[in-house]
Amino acid sequence: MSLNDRKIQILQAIINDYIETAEPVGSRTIAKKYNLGISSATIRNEMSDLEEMGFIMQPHASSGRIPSDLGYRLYVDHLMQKRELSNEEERYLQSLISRDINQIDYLMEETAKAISALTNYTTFISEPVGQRAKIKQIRLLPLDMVSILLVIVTEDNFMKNHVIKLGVVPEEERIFEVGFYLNRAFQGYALEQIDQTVIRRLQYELGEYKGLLIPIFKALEITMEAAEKVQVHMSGTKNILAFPEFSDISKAKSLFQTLEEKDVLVTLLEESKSNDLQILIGSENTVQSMKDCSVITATYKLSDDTRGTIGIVGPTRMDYSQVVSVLNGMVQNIERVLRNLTDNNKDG
Amino acid sequence: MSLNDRKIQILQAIINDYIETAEPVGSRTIAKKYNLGISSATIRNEMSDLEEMGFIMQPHASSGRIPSDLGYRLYVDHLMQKRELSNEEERYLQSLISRDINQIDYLMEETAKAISALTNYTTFISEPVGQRAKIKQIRLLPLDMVSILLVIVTEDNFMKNHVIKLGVVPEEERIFEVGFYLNRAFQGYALEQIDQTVIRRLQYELGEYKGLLIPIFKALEITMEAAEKVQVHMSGTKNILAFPEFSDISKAKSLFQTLEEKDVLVTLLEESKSNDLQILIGSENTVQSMKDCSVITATYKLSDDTRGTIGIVGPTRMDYSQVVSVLNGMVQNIERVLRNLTDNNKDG
DNA sequence: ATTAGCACTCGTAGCAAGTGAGTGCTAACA
DNA sequence: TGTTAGCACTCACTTGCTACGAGTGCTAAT
Repeated sequence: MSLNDRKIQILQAIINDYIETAEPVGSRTIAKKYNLGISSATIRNEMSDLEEMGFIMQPHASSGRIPSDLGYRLYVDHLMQKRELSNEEERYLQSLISRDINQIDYLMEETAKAISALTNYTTFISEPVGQRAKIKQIRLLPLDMVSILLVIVTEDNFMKNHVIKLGVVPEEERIFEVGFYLNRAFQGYALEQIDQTVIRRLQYELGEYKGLLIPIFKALEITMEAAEKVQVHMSGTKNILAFPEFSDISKAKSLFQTLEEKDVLVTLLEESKSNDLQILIGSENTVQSMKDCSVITATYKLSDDTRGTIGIVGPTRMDYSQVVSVLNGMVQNIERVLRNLTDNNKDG
Repeated sequence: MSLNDRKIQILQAIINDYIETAEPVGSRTIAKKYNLGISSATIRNEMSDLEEMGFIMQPHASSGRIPSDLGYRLYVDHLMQKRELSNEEERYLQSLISRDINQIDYLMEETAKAISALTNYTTFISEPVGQRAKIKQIRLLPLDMVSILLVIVTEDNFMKNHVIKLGVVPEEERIFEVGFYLNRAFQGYALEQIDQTVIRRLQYELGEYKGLLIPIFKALEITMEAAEKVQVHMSGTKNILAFPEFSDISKAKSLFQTLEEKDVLVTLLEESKSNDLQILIGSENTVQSMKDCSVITATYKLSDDTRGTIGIVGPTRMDYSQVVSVLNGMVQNIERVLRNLTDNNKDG
């Protein structure tokens, strides 16, 4: 029993129809709707074979067939054809590009919204995270009567400000001077590289201001941690409720629960970071509540090791072809916008 | 026909029972469960009166009664007794206080999570926003070979950094010098207060660096806009699905839709900012998809005009008493943590 | 004023019959 | 030998019916 052309045509018909209608597909439907030039009886025989091979299955004894995870896998790997973006979709993407986006988190938010609006699936996206952060600038500024401002910038332009409260604030000139020393000492180093020798030298050079080192190291820690923390944005969770496969509230609820746990999403996105495009179908997912879903992820790159990932969750009966084309378009889009953005303006 | 003591007892019984069970309450249930010393027939007569007065209603002809929005209103305004927080709840709040929280958004996130975990209702919370922002500090720092860093801090310590790309970066000393001029010129002013005279003087003083003024004004605009933008955090949306009143998926969906639109939430929170505690029951809500819900909001204050709001959405059959006590506890908590936080460290 | 009793209402659970979409099998056909 | 028509069978789903029970409103007795 081999997977001949006709079987593949039939499988394709079943998958297309099922993606569209969410109803089990019978032999007669295929005979009528898809002109394969064979009768429903023949289709029945072929379907019986396809079922034996594991590509389709029956939800109950006398019903039509639905694709199995294996069937979708075959479809995704070999049958699915690349779809071009429709005019409407193209316009949507364009409108996003042309708008004046000047902040990463805003870009992420808008991208997630656009994708979930286009596809009707739940979308989540992680901000680009690069290699282990090195210090590019560390500066002190006067702030007010009781505190000074510490600005820390990493090599990849992630930055964070910290207010350091002091009993007595030195005069402006002294603040800048101390800041200058600090910058000389820290510039170019990762936090781990700063050893006792450096610290001792600093303590000496700072003199009466060496007490500053404690809050400064704390601020550095916080900054570096934040620089390496993956931020996730999500949109379109409500769409889940529109799919008949989640009309069972308890199923919907457990998926919602999972989506509310950012850790799970971060892990999911991080794991797929090495692939440009990854499709996990039903049981291929490791998270229990997603065993009935498919997850498609696409990775965008800012540089070779600065990457982020977009993910989409939907029922296994998902319009894979559409999602893949939208994701591809969006990756290009996001890479372009990000390249502009990081060249001009980046803050965290 | 007056609202005598007995009627009130019966109404209270109906509301308590309905909040607990979500089932219409019959006269016999009340007679058995709540020892009011009267028979079910008497209760029936009183219920008939209560219905006529509009405090309760029947979902269909021969069923028990459920409270109407008016009934809940009476309950909330006059009958509900303040509940003390349970030990468990107290512990939850304490655990939040004691943890080392150093960022506003993290505090918001955690607070929302805690409240939704304690109450099982969906929680959203807005970050504290103060009066129209004045500039406290505006400074320039060297960043790298092609850009300098502009740091803007408002009076209430909201801050934002901007990268300004230049063809040729001046030497460090000149950057600080120009920054000094800028700071002198802008300090203490709101963006609107800066008029042509000031700008002309600046152009003169900056000399060859007057081209900087364009990106600086753009950065100022972005910063001030962001300073005044209300950030909303949300948690526990999934809980909605657990309530029988949302077992109708389409209802749940429309509520989800609303909750995904931040604008609506912001408006809602902003509108209730002037009240310490506000309860909107069912039809009292202006948003259509919330006409079946109750929304309770509590406002926390950092200073007289720096405020934020916590909101809770649930079915009208909500445990008002619990929610109010949790919110009260949380407002105190959040005010304490925020006071510490803004004294020591604040960034945006 | 209160209550016991009773007829009445109405949503819901359970059951039986009918319907239709779909299958598998067999025998005839090209 | 592959294809197809025909047929019996399966099974979810709908419809209509009945029985049940929780609950009400009304009336008459206390």
